[in-house]
Amino acid sequence: MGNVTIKLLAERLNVSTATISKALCDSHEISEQTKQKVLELARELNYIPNAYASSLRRNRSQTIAVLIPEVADSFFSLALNGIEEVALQRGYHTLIYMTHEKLEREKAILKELSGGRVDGVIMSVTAETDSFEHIHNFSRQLPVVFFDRVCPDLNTAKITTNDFECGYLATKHLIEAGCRKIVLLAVSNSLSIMSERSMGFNKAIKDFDLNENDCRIVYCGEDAVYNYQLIKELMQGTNRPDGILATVEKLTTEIYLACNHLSINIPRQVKVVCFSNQASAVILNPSLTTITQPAFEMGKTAATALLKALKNNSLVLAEESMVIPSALNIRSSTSVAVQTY
Amino acid sequence: MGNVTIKLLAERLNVSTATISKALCDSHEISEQTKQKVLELARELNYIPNAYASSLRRNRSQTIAVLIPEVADSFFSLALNGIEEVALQRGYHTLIYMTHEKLEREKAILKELSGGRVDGVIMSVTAETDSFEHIHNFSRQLPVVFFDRVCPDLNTAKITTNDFECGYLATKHLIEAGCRKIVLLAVSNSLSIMSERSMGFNKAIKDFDLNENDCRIVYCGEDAVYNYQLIKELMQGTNRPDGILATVEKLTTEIYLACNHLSINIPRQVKVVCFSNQASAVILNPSLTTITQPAFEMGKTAATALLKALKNNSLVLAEESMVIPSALNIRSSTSVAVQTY
DNA sequence: AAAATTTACGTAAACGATTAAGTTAACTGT
DNA sequence: ACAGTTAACTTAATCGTTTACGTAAATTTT
Repeated sequence: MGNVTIKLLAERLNVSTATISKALCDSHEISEQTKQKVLELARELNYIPNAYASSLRRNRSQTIAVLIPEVADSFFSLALNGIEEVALQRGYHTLIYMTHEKLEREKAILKELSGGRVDGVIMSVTAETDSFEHIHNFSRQLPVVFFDRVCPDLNTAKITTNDFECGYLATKHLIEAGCRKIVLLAVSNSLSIMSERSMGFNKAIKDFDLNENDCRIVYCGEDAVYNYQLIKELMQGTNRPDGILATVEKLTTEIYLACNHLSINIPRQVKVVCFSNQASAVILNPSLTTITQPAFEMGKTAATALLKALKNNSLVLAEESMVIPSALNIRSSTSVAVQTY
Repeated sequence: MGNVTIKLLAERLNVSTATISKALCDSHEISEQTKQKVLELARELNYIPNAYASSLRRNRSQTIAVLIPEVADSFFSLALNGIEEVALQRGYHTLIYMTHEKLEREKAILKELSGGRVDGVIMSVTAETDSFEHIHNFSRQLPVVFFDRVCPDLNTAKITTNDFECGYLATKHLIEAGCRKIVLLAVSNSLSIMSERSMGFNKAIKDFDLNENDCRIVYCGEDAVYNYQLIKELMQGTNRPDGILATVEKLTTEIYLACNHLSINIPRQVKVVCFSNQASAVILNPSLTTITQPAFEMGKTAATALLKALKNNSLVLAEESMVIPSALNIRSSTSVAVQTY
């Protein structure tokens, strides 16, 4: 559609395309006069640089990719928000890919991206990701920053939260609230965050001398109905827990529904803590005690680290790793005295 | 870093780059033998096409952009999910931009995108968008599909839900539950969805002969604290409403908190309906009556419409417009008999 | 068997921007 | 005044693919 290019500007002003190009990026080789003229004409004709021509030539796409398991989760939504904010502000574009917890998707996406479509990647691995060769290979070509769910044996920036401590703290909180039979609900045994949280959980169980047979880890799945059944069975079993520590936000609904259906009172009969960033935690009945992760901050930090590396043309940026602490928000779902709100 | 390109493949096989290129896209001009050889070598050397070279040459980026106000909202999250699903499946990439309800951002992003970075755009306008010239101009260059918040006077595909009816239905439901003083909480007076919902609201008020002075529209803002105060004042005012219809999900928290703080019982003293896709609606206290929009479906439909247009090189695709109905989920926040769950 | 067509390639010019290297002309210092 | 420098450009190659067009051999047609 006869787009206005650098060539057209050059013809109109009787200069070379080189001059236009340099004028547009404010090169010192160009006089102020010509710069003015170029800028003016560019504005007049509404010149917009062709991103692909530029990317091809400079081998820089000004684009980053974000790989997350899903977006229908407050944590990832907020993190994406943080990432996009920093990226846009620095003139970068953000490609979004959802792996839906499928390792195959992760592999396929990374492979395609290594063609040069992006300058770098920010990712949180899938729950299935138990081998890391594909990520290793990829990271030799392009900078990768991990957030939350990291790839352990890779020497790059990892933006995480204090999962171990939170696992410990949440468990300790449950114990101090009187729980003796605590179940940790997990979703994967390969995820870094899961093992961290579990280790914190286990340590608390030991430190406080709880019966290790009463305190176990139960693995949930991706399907809400399945999880609902699982939790119901758990709560109907012979050794019913009096404390639940859920490691993913989406289990909240299933826990509340299951307990409600079985007429098990939270927090009287079972106390609940959830790793969750849901705004609605505060208006649940009872309001939910949560570990809230600094999702937005983590996203911003990850993006900042990546863009810094891009600026410096460096691949490895392990020193940019950061642990941003989460917060334990104590609410009614773990209160000792019975109350509704 | 010495990437493997078509040129390299050509040298290795002693053919021209044209042959490689054609072989890779399975052209009939190339013999099966050579195709095999090319494919094999490509796999062996892990050839990945350079997206930008291809985009530049073909003037096609295989990329779409999604402009949404925010992602920390169940509706937009789910819609994005649907869009990305369709896009990925068809080999398209998805750029995400959040406007944060700022018209200026919307303008700036669209301007940059018109440089050719994407083949088309799927968007939901900001709450500030009250003039549409920038969108008009843009849509002359690239295909645009709207979802949810549409640009009224533009002849293109619009994927919406039955906002008018839902406004009517929700209001009717409140009236039938006994409400006589209903307030609609809005966030903008320019948004298509808001006017649709308000019109439905107003029609129901008229149809059922409610006092129009007792039933009004109150405009909320972007700030949660401000909204909380606003709702508290509303509930403390002389003419306290006995029914609230909230048009955006995020107001739920403020409504519940305000009522809780003022010890106003939902649903006994005030009944609440919310346009919301939050999964937690069902576990709130009381569980929340919602209008849930078919967010994921809308996203998928919007993406499908756009990709269809891209295939046909068409700009206008008004005939792809679609209205996918929302559902009214009646729960305890509007029940006549008092109950907690 | 000559002409026409098809098959299977190769040549080279794009796409639009960037940039190393070259070219003037003007200016600087001694 | 003359070598050396600087300012302000231009030329042309380049990024990696795609594709219109050219071509030679093989095949088919008549």
